[in-house]
Amino acid sequence: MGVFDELKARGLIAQMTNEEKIRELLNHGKIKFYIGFDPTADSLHVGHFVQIMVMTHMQKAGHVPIALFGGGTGMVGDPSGKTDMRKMLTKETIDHNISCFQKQMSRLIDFSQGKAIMANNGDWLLNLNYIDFIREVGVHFSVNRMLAAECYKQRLERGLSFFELNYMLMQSYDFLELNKRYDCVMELGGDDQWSNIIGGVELLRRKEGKEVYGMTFTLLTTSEGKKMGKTEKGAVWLDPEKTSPFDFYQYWRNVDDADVIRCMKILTFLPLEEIEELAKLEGSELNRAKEILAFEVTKLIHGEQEAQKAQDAARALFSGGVDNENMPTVEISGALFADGEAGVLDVLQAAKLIPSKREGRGLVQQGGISIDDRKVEDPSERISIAAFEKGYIMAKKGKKVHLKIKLN
RNA sequence: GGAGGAGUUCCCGAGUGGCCAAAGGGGGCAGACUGUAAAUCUGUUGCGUUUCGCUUCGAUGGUCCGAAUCCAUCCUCCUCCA
Repeated sequence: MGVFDELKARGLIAQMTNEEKIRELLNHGKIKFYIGFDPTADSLHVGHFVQIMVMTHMQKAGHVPIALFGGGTGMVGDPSGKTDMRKMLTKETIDHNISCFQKQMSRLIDFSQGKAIMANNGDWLLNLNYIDFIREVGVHFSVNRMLAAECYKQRLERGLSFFELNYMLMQSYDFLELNKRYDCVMELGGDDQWSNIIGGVELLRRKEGKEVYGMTFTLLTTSEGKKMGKTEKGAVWLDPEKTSPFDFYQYWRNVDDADVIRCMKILTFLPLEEIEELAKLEGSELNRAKEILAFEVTKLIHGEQEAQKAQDAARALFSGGVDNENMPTVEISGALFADGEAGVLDVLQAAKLIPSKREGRGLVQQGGISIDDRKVEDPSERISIAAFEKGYIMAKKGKKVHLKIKLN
């Protein structure tokens, strides 16, 4: 199966400029293509991961991915599909974020021997001459058409500054520049990038008379259309310091029934036939599929060893096993136990299992807190230091949040 | 530049002198039911030494026994006009 058909079968492709031509190019040619990443945070998140999967699929088929980092575009911020202007980032933050992105990305994609390329649009955007730029690039853009674009719809109601309107030109110019430098002929991106991608394709046609291509892939959303990879605590990060492998694993372990198969197709390299088999599972059987999904995705990001640890810990916690080697662990100060004992709420707060004692009290009253498998009944209960004889205590909030607490 | 309008707790949004830690909804968290799912129902959702105290309604100052609510100044945003 050609890589185009593979991507399509996995449900990754959303829109493209010229299906026949692109199918031909991807299945039988060897091209260079690019995907842009704006450095809005100091770690990649799950949304980026979809793009990385696509890059990997393409790379395996012999194409050369160019990962373009937004050292220039990050100075502005993409208004597409956003309701508000993004906070402006300083040059220092952007550079720092880019180096974080690069580090993570080089673990996920093979950049050796020209198999993939990293570029930074700051190299050409930051020193542009304003007049030259609007004369050479700006003339090719129609403000009327830009404003009609779906992605600015919300912004036209709430306000769109000229500053941000420039974003599309900058991204389009990137394509032009990458075409010159690397002979890049295709731009990929999330479906929210469609307008920006078209901008680049049209710029190349108008300015250079070249035919280049654009393709977007589906955004990772739940069956209800909500963006995936976001939790109440923020994004699901690829950086283990920001989202631990255990939490990462659990995120996928807990996806909605309706989303498992789609996630598998998009986020793992499991063969489609195997996924189709799993798709036949029903009801509680689906838990098996969820376990596989969680394991596979965690393995891709954090490596097989971490994935195994996360899986062992999860199984132990939820199926009553004994192995708590790999449980999420936190150390708290032994000073709390100066009198030989300490209040439960103080301990839990120190372990960051509860944000405030007030909330902790509420949880205890509803029966949501257990220590060492015994439900805490009274918020004023005290824990004796003797409870730590085995070296730790296990605290549980609700059914899913387990924490091993040690003293230091 | 001119004329109006708005800024409320995580979000939306009610509140126009004491009954306001602030309605309602969303979201979150927890309980029940389950399959570590969804849906549903229930509770909870500023902080604390919790029948009470403290901090909070854009910012700062003021009036008042008492202010999210009134006054002044400032900041930010929106609409219309230019």
